[in-house]
Amino acid sequence: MIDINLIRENPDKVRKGIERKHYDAGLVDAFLKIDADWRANKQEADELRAKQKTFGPESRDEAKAVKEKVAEKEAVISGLEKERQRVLEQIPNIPADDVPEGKDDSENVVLRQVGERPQFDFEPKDYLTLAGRLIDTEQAVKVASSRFGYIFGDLARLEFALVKLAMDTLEPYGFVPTIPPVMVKPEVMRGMGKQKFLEAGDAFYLQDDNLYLVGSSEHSIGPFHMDNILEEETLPRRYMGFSTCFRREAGSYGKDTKGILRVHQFDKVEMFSFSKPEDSEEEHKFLLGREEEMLGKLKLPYQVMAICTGDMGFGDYRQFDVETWLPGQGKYRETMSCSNTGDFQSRGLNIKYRVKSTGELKYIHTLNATAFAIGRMLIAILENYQTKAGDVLVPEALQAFVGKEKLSIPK
RNA sequence: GGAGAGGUGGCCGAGUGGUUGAAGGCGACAGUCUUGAAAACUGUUAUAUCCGAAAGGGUAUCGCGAGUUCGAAUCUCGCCCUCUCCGCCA
Repeated sequence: MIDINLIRENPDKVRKGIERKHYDAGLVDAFLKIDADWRANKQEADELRAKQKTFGPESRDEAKAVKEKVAEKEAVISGLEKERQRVLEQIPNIPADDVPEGKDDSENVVLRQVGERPQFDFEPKDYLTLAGRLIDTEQAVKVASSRFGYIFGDLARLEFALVKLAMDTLEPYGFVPTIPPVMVKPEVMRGMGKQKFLEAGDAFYLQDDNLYLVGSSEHSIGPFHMDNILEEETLPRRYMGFSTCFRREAGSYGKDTKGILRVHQFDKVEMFSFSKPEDSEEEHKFLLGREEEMLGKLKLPYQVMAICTGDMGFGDYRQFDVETWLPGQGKYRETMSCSNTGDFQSRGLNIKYRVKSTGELKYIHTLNATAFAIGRMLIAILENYQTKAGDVLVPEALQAFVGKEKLSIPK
């Protein structure tokens, strides 16, 4: 949630910021109008209540009259608050000044390309061909529906190897491994600034229980500290969460319909940091660094993208994506994302920290980053580690965990 | 699923209609003392919001929501959650 006071004191900055993200700047004026109305009514109600409190048992009639007026005012105020909240939730976080301008993903900026693309003296195959019976989406359609898949054998093994690699890599940096809930309450999703995700119908909703399935463990790790006050000296707090993620992929009809690149259910290891505001840009680079470190360990070629204003997330202050080279497709595809949401989420969830020197309470900054979106890493490994014979080698960094140097692929 | 108990400030815990934002304790912070620390003593110590340049002042908050009352942490109703026992169960 955006800072109310920022809109009040610096509406132009907010207008400009949300316009850069291609949202309607009229939201700011709608907010200001309701807010002014709210303040006026609030003032009157407070004065009436102060008066009401001065009455004793001897002035019942007068007290009753005042009480009725207070009740009327309160009804007005509560209506305005709901309306104001509704508008506020439509306002995205404003981007950092130096985020590249752009309308959509075509205008993201390549920051760097790292790693050698594998040179094949043959036509590289796509991952589905390579995986053979290790990936089965046909039976999955019968059992579940489209956009689901079965992953078998050594690919399943590879998944757990990737989890182990992520844990071994990240724990020394202080990331606490966690397995968070995969269902969260609606107010938690809203607090996390995920209203766009909900509105788009992208979240699976369990009506009987009034719970959403998470689209990422970000959605349940972030709120772990909701309503908490953290001590400055414990920051940054870093978590690495493993969870299954659920997404409807609404609005992606016809896109990546085959295979497991875009599915309703996948597993992911996620990094999440709670940071002091003054350190969050640095922490953001640190998380990006960990993503690059892990791709480096897997010797996978990738490029780092600065996401432009039109493509970045609703709650993001700054976003990087990492795209991994997929020889079977002949292009880089997004495998990781890395966002600094500033205090946007901590306002929505009421997460603060105590400044040691002054005792002051301030909103914390939250950051999230993919460690491994496992399905997509499987794809990247299959395509990058293929041989002329149609075999797939196991990346060196995973061999100890998988227990072999080459995948067994039943034909 | 059945039965019972309970939800008060950072934590523990008192408080059944009238300056109670809330006793007491712990913790934290500051000071005295000490070479330093500990102990002891003294003091400070909720949050949000509105008005205000500030000083300061108003209002709200004792799980959430409604109600009774001039007045509610305290009474009534609904909801949520937690705990204990029994049952079922990975």
